[in-house]
Amino acid sequence: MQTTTDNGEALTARQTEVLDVALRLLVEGGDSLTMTAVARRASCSKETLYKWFGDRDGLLTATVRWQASKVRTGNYDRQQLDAATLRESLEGFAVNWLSVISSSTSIALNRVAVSHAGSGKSNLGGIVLANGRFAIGERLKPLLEAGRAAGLLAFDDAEEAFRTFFGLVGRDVQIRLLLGDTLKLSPAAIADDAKRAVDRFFTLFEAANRPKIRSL
Amino acid sequence: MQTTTDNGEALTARQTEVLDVALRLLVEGGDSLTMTAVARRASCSKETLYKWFGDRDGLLTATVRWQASKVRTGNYDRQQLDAATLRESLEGFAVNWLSVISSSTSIALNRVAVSHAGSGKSNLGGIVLANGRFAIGERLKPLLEAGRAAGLLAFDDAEEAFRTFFGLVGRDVQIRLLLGDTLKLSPAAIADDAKRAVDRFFTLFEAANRPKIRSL
DNA sequence: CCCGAACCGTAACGTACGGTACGGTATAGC
DNA sequence: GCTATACCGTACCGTACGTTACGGTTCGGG
Repeated sequence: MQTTTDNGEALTARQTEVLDVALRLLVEGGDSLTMTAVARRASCSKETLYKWFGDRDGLLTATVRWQASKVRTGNYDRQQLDAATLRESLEGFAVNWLSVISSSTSIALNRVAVSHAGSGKSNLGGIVLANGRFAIGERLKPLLEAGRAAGLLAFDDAEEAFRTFFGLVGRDVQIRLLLGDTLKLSPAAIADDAKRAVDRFFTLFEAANRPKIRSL
Repeated sequence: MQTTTDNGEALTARQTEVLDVALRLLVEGGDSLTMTAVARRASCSKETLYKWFGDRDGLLTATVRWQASKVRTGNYDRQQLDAATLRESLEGFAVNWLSVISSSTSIALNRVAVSHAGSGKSNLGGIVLANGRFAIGERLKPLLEAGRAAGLLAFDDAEEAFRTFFGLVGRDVQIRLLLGDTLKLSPAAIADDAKRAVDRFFTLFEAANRPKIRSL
């Protein structure tokens, strides 16, 4: 079996098995991912690890890409869009995003990526950004623009509107979790937060609420 | 000379000198802060470092606290509050917060704190949270409540309102910077962003805009 | 059946760094 | 002047971990 990612790499089933072990170690505690630990837990030799991934950074990079390839979801391209489906889609995005950033996997991955971004070596931060913040932006902006085309939303710059949506949804959640705050987000709480965020987004960007010319 | 912090520790001038060196090393690159490097750059012996700070974690903790003690600012307690001064104060908070989180010092500190939060050891994440996210919350909430008391703002929960403000101001800035995105925030851009964030906050929470009872 | 490729397990190497020890120097108190 | 304290500089120790090397096993192709 071959699992192909969008990076031109082809991963065998055995290799993805190893990467899942690496992922699990990452979640268990940032620095518990040692080459020896991965080899032992995956029942493979270190020689094989180095053959497949080059060095520790290569393994880390492959692990991050592997996780990214797992959470990638299809783009939304709706044919007809009314207020209800737009709202529903936005809430879907918000729920999904909150679920992702509050998952232990995402937290662990972001932590290691943040650490590496400080050390300059490799580019884990860039990979995480590309598959997180920027990926969701590229998927959401077409929806926002469709909403504008349908006369439901009003904004000048889709990027700007998206960043505001991002802030309304995420608020302080990600930084608190990354810094170790024990913040429990139940599915119900996530649903509530998502709904409230979308409400506020509509308050700010609903076409009817577009700020009128102030004079008169 | 003695610089006292609110932690009961008293730091001599020489000690703060050492901590500034540690801070500089932290900014230069996450893992370049080794005990040997600090000792050499600060022209002090490692023995002294261990005597003063116990171990590496102690030095790191002292460094984080030291930086925190430098950025701490007074609380706002206004006597009379009108719409203009409220807006001005909120913009001040926003500008200050954006300036802090986009500073290289804050980025470096948050990176090391995030790393340590993953490893369980020490409590750098908690310290950074207490002096960042939570400190600003405690300073801002009285202002929001004063705004509500003055009939300028409408919200049920000050914490909730603050978290929304936090999201509107910070958006994706902090996570992007932590992950290594080269995001330049000029003072002018910060001022613009702050103003826009406060505008949106007022759109959401201005007393006149409070959602009326839907029935009728 | 034989060969080579791929892989496992383990041992070994090199190094970087946290932590300790120690000799040398200055300064303060007596 | 004398001793104690605090400190600098450097050498040293132990360890953890990345990386390499190697012997043994399995398996597919000729």
